[in-house]
Amino acid sequence: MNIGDVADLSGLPAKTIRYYEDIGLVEPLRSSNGYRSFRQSDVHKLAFLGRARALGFTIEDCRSLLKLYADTDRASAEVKQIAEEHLDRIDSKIAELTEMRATLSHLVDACAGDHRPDCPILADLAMEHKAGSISKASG
Amino acid sequence: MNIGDVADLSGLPAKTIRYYEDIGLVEPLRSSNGYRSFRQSDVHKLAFLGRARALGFTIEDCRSLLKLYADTDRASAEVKQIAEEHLDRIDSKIAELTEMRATLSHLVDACAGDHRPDCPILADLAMEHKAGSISKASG
DNA sequence: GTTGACCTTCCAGTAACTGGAGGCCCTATC
DNA sequence: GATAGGGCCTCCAGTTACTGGAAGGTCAAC
Repeated sequence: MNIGDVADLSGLPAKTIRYYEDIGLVEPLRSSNGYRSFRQSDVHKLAFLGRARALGFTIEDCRSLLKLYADTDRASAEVKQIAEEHLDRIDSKIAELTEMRATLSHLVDACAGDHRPDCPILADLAMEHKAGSISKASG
Repeated sequence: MNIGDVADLSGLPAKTIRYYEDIGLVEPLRSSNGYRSFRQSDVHKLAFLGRARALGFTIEDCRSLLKLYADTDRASAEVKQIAEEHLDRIDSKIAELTEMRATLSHLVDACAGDHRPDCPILADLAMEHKAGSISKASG
């Protein structure tokens, strides 16, 4: 199977598949013409990678997960640990974004958004922030 | 004022401040010894940048915001637009992460996390995903 | 034999820094 | 005057996970 077919099957761009080979996540064979030749197992691996990446696992996580997947003697605890750490990272990120969102949406609500120059958003960014941040936004 | 003092005042690492100069966000003067010499206005700008970055604005957003901040003839609508677009990006990101979180937490809950090899997490990553994804996770 | 699609490699760029090497400047102390 | 220590300088490379593009080989069809 050539890279184009695998790209179609796995949903990953050919570029990405080549990149995954570069960093050692897959090792397709080579045809006599130099083209990569993917086996079913390669396609399977790539689909696995695509799903793991879609869940936000890092490439290094993926590498570990693939290793565990290949190891039928693995302990599920190892897999679970990776997933839980990732879950924690996601939670932190969500918390961070949610805070940003709250502040920002206050500011946006407070801004008239008209032709006049007065702008609570800029005012907030410019101010010294001695005490509580958005102060008068009553929302 | 030397870069170290400004770093302390603004909370930004000296490296970051140099970087911001590189990309033209601030233009400190230079002392005769070659050291950067920051004015109050530079410090103010850097603090502004620090807060904008903390709200997740991109560097290019920051550049635009600084420009608007400096322009007393600005329309607040321009500022608001930047903020709203950013808010949308944040919302998309939160939605994406929340979805990941949901799937992942189902999988984590379904995984025994013991010495045995059976693992719903790996099973899910490996499977063909013909229909609905997590299927039997009753949570 | 020539299109045109597909494949190859290699290089550069993305976002926003961060780390480190190699080296100058300044102050204090002996 | 020499030295130790910090702080400052520039420049280069690395981070994450790709993505775009150039230059060129391969293959099937017409």
